[in-house]
Amino acid sequence: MGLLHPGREEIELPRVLHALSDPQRLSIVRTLAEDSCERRCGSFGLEVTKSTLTHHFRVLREAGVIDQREEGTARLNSLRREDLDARFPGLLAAVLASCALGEPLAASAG
Amino acid sequence: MGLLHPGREEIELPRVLHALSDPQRLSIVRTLAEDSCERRCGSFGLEVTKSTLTHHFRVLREAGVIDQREEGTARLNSLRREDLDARFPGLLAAVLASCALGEPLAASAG
DNA sequence: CCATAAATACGGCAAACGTCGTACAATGTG
DNA sequence: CACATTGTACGACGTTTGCCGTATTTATGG
Repeated sequence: MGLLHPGREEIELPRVLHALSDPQRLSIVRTLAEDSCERRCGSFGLEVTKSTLTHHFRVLREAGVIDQREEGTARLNSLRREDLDARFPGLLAAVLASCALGEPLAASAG
Repeated sequence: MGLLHPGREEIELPRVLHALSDPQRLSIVRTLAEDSCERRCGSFGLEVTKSTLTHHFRVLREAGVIDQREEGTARLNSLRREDLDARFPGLLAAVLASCALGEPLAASAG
């Protein structure tokens, strides 16, 4: 299975904004941004089903916000920070700074 | 009719991101940002129906992105730049800079 | 081989979205 | 007054969204 990721130049602003416009996905991105290491899909402390989680991760990946790579049975997620910064300078930082002022992050067990 | 605008502190990030995630609305915001004066709803050169236009302006207004005030039969739109900057510093600038690199603005007759 | 763990795929469902058409209200202008 | 201008209200439509449950895939461990 391909794990389709858009190339850097294919990342589109409306799609990124839409991907970030959901609280669950925003929480995922915040968690990924906090400690810049790869995380399994199940380690984000979100209170939704695994199927729903899969859906959100796909939206983020297809928008170009996150990178997913397979390792064993797990799927490791990381933020595409460089690509996003290159394409939309300052956007990610502004979003992260903005939601840092809002509700706290979900209890995400490491 | 009330013309409901959220107060500055009521503006929510996911809602703003969602409002900006539509190409038509993004075009509206870009146009408003280019020359910081008030514009009528019909003056944005968008190729959608008036009803659709009304819908998009309402989404932007209720998200706290634009201000609308009535004057005669017209409705004058302006960007809530200060409120957005106060609440989400750098966000608007990043979005505007990002889409400036993309497709050009619709032909918006003054 | 069997069981467990991590995540997907598929299908379904209610709600929201973007769009439109028609009808309507409010304000000018002849 | 009649008429054009500007925009809303309402209802409709097809699509997408976010969510779930169940079945399935793909490794890892006994």
